[in-house]
Amino acid sequence: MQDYLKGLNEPQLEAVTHINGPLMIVAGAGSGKTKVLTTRIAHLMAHGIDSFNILALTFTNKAAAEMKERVEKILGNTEARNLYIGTFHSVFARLLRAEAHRLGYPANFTIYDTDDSRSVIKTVVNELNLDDKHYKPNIVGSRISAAKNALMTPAEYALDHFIQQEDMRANRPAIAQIYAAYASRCFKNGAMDFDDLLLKMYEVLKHFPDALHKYQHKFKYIMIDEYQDTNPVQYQIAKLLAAVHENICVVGDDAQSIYSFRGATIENILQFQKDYDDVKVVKLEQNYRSSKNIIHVANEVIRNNKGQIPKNLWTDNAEGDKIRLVRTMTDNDEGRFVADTIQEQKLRNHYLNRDFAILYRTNAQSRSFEESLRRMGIPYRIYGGVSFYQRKEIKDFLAYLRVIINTKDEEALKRIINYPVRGIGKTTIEKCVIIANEQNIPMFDVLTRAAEFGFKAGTLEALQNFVTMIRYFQSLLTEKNAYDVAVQVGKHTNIVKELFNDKTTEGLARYENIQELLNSIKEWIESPANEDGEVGNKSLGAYLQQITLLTDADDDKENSDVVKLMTIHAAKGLEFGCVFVAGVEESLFPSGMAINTREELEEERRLFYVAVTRAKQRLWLTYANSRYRFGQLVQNEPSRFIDEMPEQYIDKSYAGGGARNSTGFDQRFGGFGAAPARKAPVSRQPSKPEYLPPAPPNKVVEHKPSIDFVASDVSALQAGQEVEHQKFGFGRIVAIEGSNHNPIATIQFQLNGEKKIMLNYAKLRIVE
DNA sequence: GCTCACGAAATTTTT
DNA sequence: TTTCGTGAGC
Repeated sequence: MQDYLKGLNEPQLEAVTHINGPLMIVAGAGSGKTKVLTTRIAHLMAHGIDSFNILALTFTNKAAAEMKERVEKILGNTEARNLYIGTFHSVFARLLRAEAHRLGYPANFTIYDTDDSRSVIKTVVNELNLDDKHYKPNIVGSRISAAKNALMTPAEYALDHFIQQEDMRANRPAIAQIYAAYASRCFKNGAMDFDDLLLKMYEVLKHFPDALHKYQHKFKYIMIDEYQDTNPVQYQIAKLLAAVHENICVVGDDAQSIYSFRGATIENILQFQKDYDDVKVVKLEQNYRSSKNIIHVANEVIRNNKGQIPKNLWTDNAEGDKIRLVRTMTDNDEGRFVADTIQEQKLRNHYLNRDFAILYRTNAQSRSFEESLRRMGIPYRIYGGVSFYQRKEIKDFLAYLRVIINTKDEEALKRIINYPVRGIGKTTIEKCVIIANEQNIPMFDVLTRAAEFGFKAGTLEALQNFVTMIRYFQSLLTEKNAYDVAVQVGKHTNIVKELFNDKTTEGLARYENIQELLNSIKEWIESPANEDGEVGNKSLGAYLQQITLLTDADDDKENSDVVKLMTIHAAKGLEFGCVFVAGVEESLFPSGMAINTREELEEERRLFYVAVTRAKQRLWLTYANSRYRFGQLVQNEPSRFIDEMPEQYIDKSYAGGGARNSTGFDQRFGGFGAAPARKAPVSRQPSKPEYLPPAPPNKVVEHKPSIDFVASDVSALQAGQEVEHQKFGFGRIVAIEGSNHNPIATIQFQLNGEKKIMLNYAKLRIVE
């Protein structure tokens, strides 16, 4: 047996060694799904399948990167770089660069993120003389998105009886019209939104048999991760691509389907067996992640859902602690409880910051945790706020690059035409837009031909100067790389200088962000492969396309020792030693927006299932009697999901109803009936995604070495190992750097923070 | 064309 | 409570 097959359990082995024909892997939470996927890819290659013929699709860049890395590790060579591993969006964006011309798009089409897309909708709504208060971009946008994900064209949308009735009932009859206008505007701008990356890929395959043939024979082996989250477009694409060879392997867990609001249909996984003859089904039911108590609770709660794929998740792990249910008076008390408990657990059970995650239903809940953690000096990072690339100054700067690459990109053009100020005012811009619409030409062409349209001399000059500048940047493209062009943009437009001279705090931050952006472009240029593995294409166009598909979860500083705060959605696929699920209250979790139908409620329950199964050893569920929402105090009942958990796995001693004790809990957290403790008005710091407490002073918290302290041989020391230092105490290796002769370990000590230790001199005892 | 002040809306989840 | 957009005024 090959080495890489060792250590797989029986169903895992079965899945990995199935080579030809359709395969469905039902992978319970924590059942080694990624291991199976990556090992299977390695196995395919070991059996002579060319890496160029394998396609693996995921939902997040992170999952894709991890997969690629692990395959590379198993194989021990660079063959893995030829694999097509990436998110649906990034892989299709890459293919569309080569194919979009068939549909009339430029190869350098722009990718609109949600903000861009909403902004186009707003423009279009106004141009149609509709009220954008009533036709809110978000509402309209999600209708359009749903239509696209269901493969519905504007014409079909307008003719669909059910849809039209829905829109009439909501008093928004013009959405069909807006959809049509939006689609043609995006096309005119040479731009695709996120949904288009899927939809246009589908159209290419559907309408161009030679393209379909090409990719069917290129991707002889297809794997799809998180199949329960695929939507109809993704489903159809997969079906088309797999039609010839039928070597399609899907992996998923119907119990973790949590993206129906984004068009995902759980039916795809439930029906997979009917789509192909002779589907092999493998169930991975052994959980390697969590304690017995956690698994039991998760199983019991999810049982309340109907129509699942039958499965029995079990574990050999220890029974573990009971799940702790905690009730507090207010959301602030909830924050304080969590921060206190983290501190206590760190001391008592030797956890590091990074072993903790605080999970919540909505991003807005992060505030109370931020405040308490900061007050306790516990470093944390919030995932899923505004991504770096969505910040205004970054988007403004990128807009230049976008226009240089694609002058038809009107969204970008409007951002920069008068930034920095160059005397092209609102009136002029409006006039340009109107002319562009009348003549049906791109707005940039109005600028280049400004002389024809009777602008005043001063305005005309300003417009022409702008065009000249853009043309100059474009002329650099042939000989300069993306970074050099970006630097020129920063210089020539005066953006960098202007921000540099702005000495306010925000100005300083903006300046730093631009510098960071430039650095990241440079880094990208120098990296061997792009995110999705496209080697060699370092053009500015390629850079822009992949940048739009990045989220802030992707630039993960995996090694930093911080508590992680994120929504449950963002936590899918991750695991932590200790998990707090916060705000387990009716109307918050399950969300008040999602309790109107059985389907919605079941999705909330699956979300709860996902939350619970993130925990390895310890799990807390917290809820507050009252919390601030819209600045108003509201009272919530405990979540119905709490009632669905069997008592025997729950420790309710902090939940109010049970025996109360003398731990001081009541005083600290308000207990029953106490007036909601309004905290003294703390000067509110701007919410930053990351907080690192000031470096601890050089004062060392004394550590008494263990009685059996013997220095270990540290020559094979690796990141992740736990060690004891005679003076600094217990800690975990973060990284080993330095040369072979003089290795330096970065160690995160529990009591003394992060230190760099020279291994040639220090005496360390390896604990694990 | 920019700044300030006021009022209204916001909170479900995201590639 | 905070953020965002609008409109008046400079």
